Amino acid sequence: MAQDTHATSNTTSSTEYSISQLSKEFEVTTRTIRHYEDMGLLNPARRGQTRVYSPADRTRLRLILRGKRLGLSLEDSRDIIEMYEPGKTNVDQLKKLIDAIQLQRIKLNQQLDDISKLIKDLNRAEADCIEALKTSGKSTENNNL
Amino acid sequence: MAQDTHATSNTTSSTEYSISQLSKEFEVTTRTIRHYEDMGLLNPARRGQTRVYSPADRTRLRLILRGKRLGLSLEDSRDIIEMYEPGKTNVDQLKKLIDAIQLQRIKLNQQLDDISKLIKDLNRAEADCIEALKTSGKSTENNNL
DNA sequence: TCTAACGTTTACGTCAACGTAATCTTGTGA
DNA sequence: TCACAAGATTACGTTGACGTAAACGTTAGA
Repeated sequence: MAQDTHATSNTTSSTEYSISQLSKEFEVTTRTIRHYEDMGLLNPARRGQTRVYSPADRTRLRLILRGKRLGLSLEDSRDIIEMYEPGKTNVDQLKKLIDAIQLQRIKLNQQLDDISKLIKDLNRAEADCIEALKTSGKSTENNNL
Repeated sequence: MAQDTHATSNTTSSTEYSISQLSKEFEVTTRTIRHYEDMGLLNPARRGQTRVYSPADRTRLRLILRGKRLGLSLEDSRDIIEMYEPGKTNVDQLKKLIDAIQLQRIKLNQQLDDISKLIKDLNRAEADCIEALKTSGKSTENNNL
């Protein structure tokens, strides 16, 4: 990590991140990160008007992007992330939360099932390909358009 | 399956499906199914101008919806589905296909990893909830906002 | 015969998730 | 001092994946 040729002087400690740092680390645009804030998924501190991201903010971003890879909407991700927060210590809220967690788990299990099936399909497809390659090595009679 | 109170006379054999049959079975609108056709993911036969879906078409639709649950774009799904088709028996095509299959497998493994992490997170969140519930049962001093 | 249920095409509308300017402020090294 | 890189705000544009409405053709049962 000795890249300081023209670096933006690391005034800040290692427990904060600028928007461009996160942008590079997670390979998303700054616009995207700001968009997540607009949608209420992030809420970084400010130094003047500049956004200052904490490790917790960074974690949230990681979770958002994980959710994205899983095909969740930003709203879904926001809901899930809020499950981790110990803010609302109300009995009713907690019970609702547990229900929501159950629901998410069901969806995830469905997804696991989908993926394992897809992987099996891919394995079969690959096997077919390899078989076809062998065959085409021995004869060229398989060139039916 | 004895629902024939006002049925659309089953003239057709059980190896074909109308668009509304598929629509009901998979709980999507007919518009959606036609949209998949517009995007080149389906290509049903026609009787006159009416679409007639084969079991193979039905399978493709199932695959499309599975891909959708996994967060794939229609284009991705189309690519994957084409992997299963033994149409293009060309050596170069086959090699490309195997590479593509590898790529997909990598993405799926990533997704598996994401999901297992998410499930662990949810488990922890749930445990925290339950713990909080116990605590709040013994004292009400936890109602901080 | 006629209408109700299904089917078709065509085309504009919508919503989420950003992309893409344009314009402005601020800190920093040459 | 001054240019420039990074950050900010505002606002319109775009893309994918359908929704929704209009307008029309076909077929079967009352």
